[in-house]
Order: sequence, then C-alpha cells, then structure tokens
Amino acid sequence: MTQPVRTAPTLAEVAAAAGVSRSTASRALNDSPRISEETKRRVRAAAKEVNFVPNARGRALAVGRTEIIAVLVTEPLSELFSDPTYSEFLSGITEELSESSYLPVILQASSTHERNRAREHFERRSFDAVIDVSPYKGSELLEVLRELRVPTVLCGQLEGHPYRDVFSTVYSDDEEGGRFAALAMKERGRKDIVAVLGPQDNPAVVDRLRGYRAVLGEDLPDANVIYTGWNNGDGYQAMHQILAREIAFDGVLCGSDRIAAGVITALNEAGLSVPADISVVGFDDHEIATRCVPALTTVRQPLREEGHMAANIALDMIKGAEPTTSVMHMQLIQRDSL
Amino acid sequence: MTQPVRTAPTLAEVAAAAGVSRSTASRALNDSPRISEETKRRVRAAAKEVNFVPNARGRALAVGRTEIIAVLVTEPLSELFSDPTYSEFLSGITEELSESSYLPVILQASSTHERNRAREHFERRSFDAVIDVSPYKGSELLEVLRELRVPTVLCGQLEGHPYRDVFSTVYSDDEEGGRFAALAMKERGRKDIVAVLGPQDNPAVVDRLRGYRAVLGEDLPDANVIYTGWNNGDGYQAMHQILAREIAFDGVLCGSDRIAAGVITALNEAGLSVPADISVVGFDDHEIATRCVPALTTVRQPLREEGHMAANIALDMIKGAEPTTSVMHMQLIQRDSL
DNA sequence: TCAGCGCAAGACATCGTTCTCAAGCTCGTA
DNA sequence: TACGAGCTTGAGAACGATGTCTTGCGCTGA
Repeated sequence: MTQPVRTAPTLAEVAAAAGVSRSTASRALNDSPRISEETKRRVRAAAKEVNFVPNARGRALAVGRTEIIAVLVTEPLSELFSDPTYSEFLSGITEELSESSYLPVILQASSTHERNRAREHFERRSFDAVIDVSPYKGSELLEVLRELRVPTVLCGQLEGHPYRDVFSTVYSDDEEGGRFAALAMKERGRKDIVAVLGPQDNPAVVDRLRGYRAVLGEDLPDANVIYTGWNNGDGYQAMHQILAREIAFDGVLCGSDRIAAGVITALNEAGLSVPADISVVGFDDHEIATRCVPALTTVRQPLREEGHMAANIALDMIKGAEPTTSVMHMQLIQRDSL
Repeated sequence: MTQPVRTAPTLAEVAAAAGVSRSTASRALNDSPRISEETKRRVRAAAKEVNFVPNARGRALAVGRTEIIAVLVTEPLSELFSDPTYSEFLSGITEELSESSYLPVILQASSTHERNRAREHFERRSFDAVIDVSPYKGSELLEVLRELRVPTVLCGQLEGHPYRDVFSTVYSDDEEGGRFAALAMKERGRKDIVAVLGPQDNPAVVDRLRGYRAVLGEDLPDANVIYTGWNNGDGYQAMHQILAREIAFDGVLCGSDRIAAGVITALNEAGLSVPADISVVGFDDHEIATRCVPALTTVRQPLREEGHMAANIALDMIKGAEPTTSVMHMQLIQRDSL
C-alpha cells in the first residue's frame, strides 16, 4: 500500500527551481536586505509555483521557537464554559497575537493526566510562552514553569504574590469594580441593597463583594447576598426567590449583566419598575446590557484589553523582557437602570 | 544585560556525562533492545542527574511529528462555552490521548484573523492531526486540510457527506436520541407534550426535534416548542412562561438535564408533581440527572466515548490508516421522572 | 590460530530551516 | 592596471534529536 503522499515541498526544492542556493532562497523569503530585488522576485515566484510553506519543525529547530503560545486552563473546562467573561478575554489574546506570527492554543489541565501531559510538553519546550488564565497558589505546573524559566503570564492576582520575580501578572481590580457599583447605588440614595452574585468560590466574586461591603456596610446585610450561576435564567430564579421572601429592598447589585437581565425580567413580572422602584447595576458591560430595558448601568471590566496586555507581555518576555505586573482599571458605565 | 539563562540540557551533555556517544544515549533513553543493561542504567542515571528532557523541536524534526493534535473550534468560543456537552467530549479526547504521548490543544478559529493564523500553522505542519469539533460545509479550513492531507477527524455529520474519502467522521445520532425520548413519552401514554430545547440554531437541537416529531406528530404542536439556553435557570424561566400560558400538557421533553432540573423546580413550585402529573425527560445524562428529585429519565449521548473514538481515529490516521466513519448510538436511561 | 558470528557502541548522515563566514563580482578611484 | 569597498551569493555549520552503517570486541568452533 504505497501512499501517494505528495510530501510538502522543501526549501531546497524552491532553491533548485529558482536556480539559487538554499541560503539565498531563505534570505529572499525572509526579506533579508542583503539580496537583490531580481533574485528575491525569482525565488518568490518559484516558491509560489510549488506552493512552498516553511516547515514548522525545521524552522522551530533553527530559530529556537515554536511560535506557539499555550493558554493554560487549570480549572475544569466546564467551569470556564459557564463563565462568559473568558471568551472575550481569549478573543483579546488572539486579536493581539494575530498581528504577530504566534498562535495561541488552549491547553486544558484539570485532571492529573492532563497536567502530566502538559508538564511534559512544557519541559520539552513545545511552547514559547504560557498564559495562565486561572492561576492558583501552589500549582505544580507553575512550579515547573518557574524552574524551566518558561515566559509566563498570570491572569489574576495570586495571594501573597509568589513568583512575582519570575512571572508577569495581569489583573483587573475587582474590588475597585465593586466599589464603583456600590458607590453609584449610594449616590442614588439606595439604602437596602441585594446582591445576586456568581458562584461563591469564584475569586472575582469574592473581591467584588469586598468592594460592595467597603462602601455599603450595613446597607448590604449578609442575608441579602445570593450566590448563583452567571446566566439570565439564574438571575431570574434568584430574584424570584428574593421576592418570595418579601423583604424590603431598593437596589440590586448583580454579578453579571446576564444575571441583571434576568433580575429585571423578574422584577417587571412582579410589577416593579426599574429604576423608579428599584435600581439595578450589572457587571461586565456585556452586549446584553444595552439591549436591556431600561439600558443597564454596569461596570466594565476591560477583558479584551486584559487579553491584549497579557499577549503583549508574553511576546515581550519571549524577546527577553523582565516580568512585570499590570493592573487594569474598572469603569462605571452609566445608563438608565440606576 | 547577560541573562543567566541556564539553557536546557541537551542529549550531548547527557552522553558526555555518561561517557558514551549521543547515539548510544538516544538508544538508551528510547529503550532500544540493542543496548546493554549496564549502559542503559548509566545513561539514565546521567539523564536524571542533569534533568534531561528531550527537546520537542529537535525531536519533532527527527521523527517528523510534533506530537500535538489540534482540536479545532470554528464556532465562536462563547457558543462552545454555553454548551455544556463539549467539556465532556473534550475530556474524552484528552483521556484517550493521555495514554499516548500526544497533547491535544484547543484551537479557536472563529474570526478571519484566527482562521488565517490557523491555516498558516496547518500549512507549516505544526500539528500531526486535527479534530474538528464543529465542522461545517464549505469551511475554508477544511479545504486547506484536505489539500494538505492532514489527518482530520470531523465530529458531526456534514450535509451531503463531502470529504468522506479524505476525512474521518464521528457523530452520535441525535435524531435517534429524540426518537428514544419521544417513544418513552408515548409508551407512558403522554399526549400533550412541551419541548424546552437549547438554542434554535444548534444542529443537535434541530435533529433531536426531528426525532421528537417523527414519533409524536401532532402531540407536539409547534407552539409548544421553546428554544432557550442550556442551563438550569433557562429551564426554570421557560417553564414559568409556559405555566403562565395556562395550556394543558402532561409531558416535557428537555434539551438538557440542566434545563430539566430547572423545569422540575418550576413545576414543583407551581404545585405540580413529577411524574404523577407531568412526565419529564432530559438529555445528556449529566450528573445532575441523578441528583434531581425525582431522578431524571434521560437520553445518554456517549460524549466521552465519542471523544475516545475521535482521538483513536486521529492516532490511527497519523499512523497511516484510511479515513472511517463511525456512528455512536444513543441510549435511554430510565429513572423516575417519567 | 583464525575465520565467523553476535552483540554493543561509535561515526556519520538525516530531518528542514537559519545563520555565519568567506568568496566572487562589479565598480570607482588612484 | 590594480586595488579596496560594497554588493550579492554560496558553502557549510548550526539547531537537537533519531536512524543507518560500520567498527571493535569477545567468543565459539574447525
């Protein structure tokens, strides 16, 4: 069974077709200045002729880079799936890298098996850099990356800032975001606040709540804090349950815009008007925020920009830059629901 | 600024440390039979001593493989994120590959930028195989993969089965699943059925609905078909709206187990008993199905097995196997909600 | 004693690029 | 005419592993 596998054309074939040496062909294709326009043109024509694309394996060995950046996801994918914010963050990364020749790939490492395989490929230097989307303290993989000196960017603050000297960090200040939202409530004169947040073990949720509390104090009692999922329906369900309790409240702080959308639906169904009776503030500045009636006042976490930043830092570190830490700032987006 | 970068140990260093040639060192580490136990031991000790791990780039060039398999996601990540089934499928893939030395990476290719970058890396042969999670007809990337003869596995049926001769295909029969669920309703004697499905443009949703209809006909009127998200809260909200309509129904077919869980909560709150008054059937056999009260009768799509299958086929194709098509079968899981 | 065998290990080529170095060519100037 | 400067180009080494061929060695048996 002889496969008719037409093996990919190599640089040598291009060189032969153009009547030059491999070195010259390489230079011509890489736009080296030390080459005449004439041969450059000829080589390129030949390359196009035979459909030449430089082989990643040969190239990687020669230049010492694979041009692949791993986006490491250590939490179970399903959790990542349920958190809508990630996709925009990831878009930010790919957007930024699309300008370069680097390719981001998502590397799942939640099971032990997966972590071992990942570790192995880190050791083999299969990737030029790693962006850890959800780093946690004491992660074995981080330990490995540190030892191997693989350029690494952590997205999110690590408690006690370990590794600050070896890894770069990018995060946006969730507590600040919480303060912004709470402050808006306070300035509006709202005194009895309810919070419908995401999952309780989510670190962003914890930080935002701290921000709420710093501003509102007793105006946000423990009993009024509800943890749920991130979606529309979750907000709807949670608000239903709050209404069933028949407590008095005049403001709802939401963990996501989708939650807020569900909350508003439930409030309207109960005959309550937003913002006349109740003020609602979301989080994320998801596109649903503008489609809500009334349009949603929300806190914008610069996810896409965070992605850009992480990608850029990774590229810089590949070029040898020192690790840095950058904090992105939240922003209150004023609309009509307050 | 001289970086104190302790460059990774190479095979030559191991060889030197063990007092043998590079070839011998290579053989010792790769468990070649043509090597004495004594030197094998010595070389391995030396390798451990200097923390040697074979460099992926050199190895890839020599063996002609990168040992990386791309899991291609052509739809926007956010869609993938909102569909809980993917994570189990992906787990299936990684599980299977964890036995081999291959590493799966997720490759997002929804924007044009991303597709171009992906295309480039396909051409450069950065990956040994590709598993396309959501293939669609006329995809430019599939065209590229076909031309390059990159081993490719499609997960999901392509209309008209193009590329059947070059690509392998794995899919599970959603229409069959729909029939199983509907048949169970019918045998239970339910006549007025409501369907709470996932997003309307999801192909699996379309196929399942076709299966429902094939069995139920007029017992599932158009007006009783509701499209929503995949989550708990979505089912809850949808069922609330159905109850508000005050139509008569005695069975609910759900697009996912999480939807079903929300549906059951809403029914109970409305004073309806499952399964005495209303029968509910889910989809996916998610772990939530057993935690429901009553435990959920559901349709199991062998997602994990599909992942195993896709990974195995990919490995086989890398070794030169011909493309194949395999259909996975659905299964009705009988519990107490019917 | 020496041909012949089997085994372990070394020498060298190979994979497909890039990069360094040196050589060839043209041209202008002394 | 000759020589150095400035281009362009080719030969060959590198990158770090694997695979093939060959050699060296000890042993057996005629």
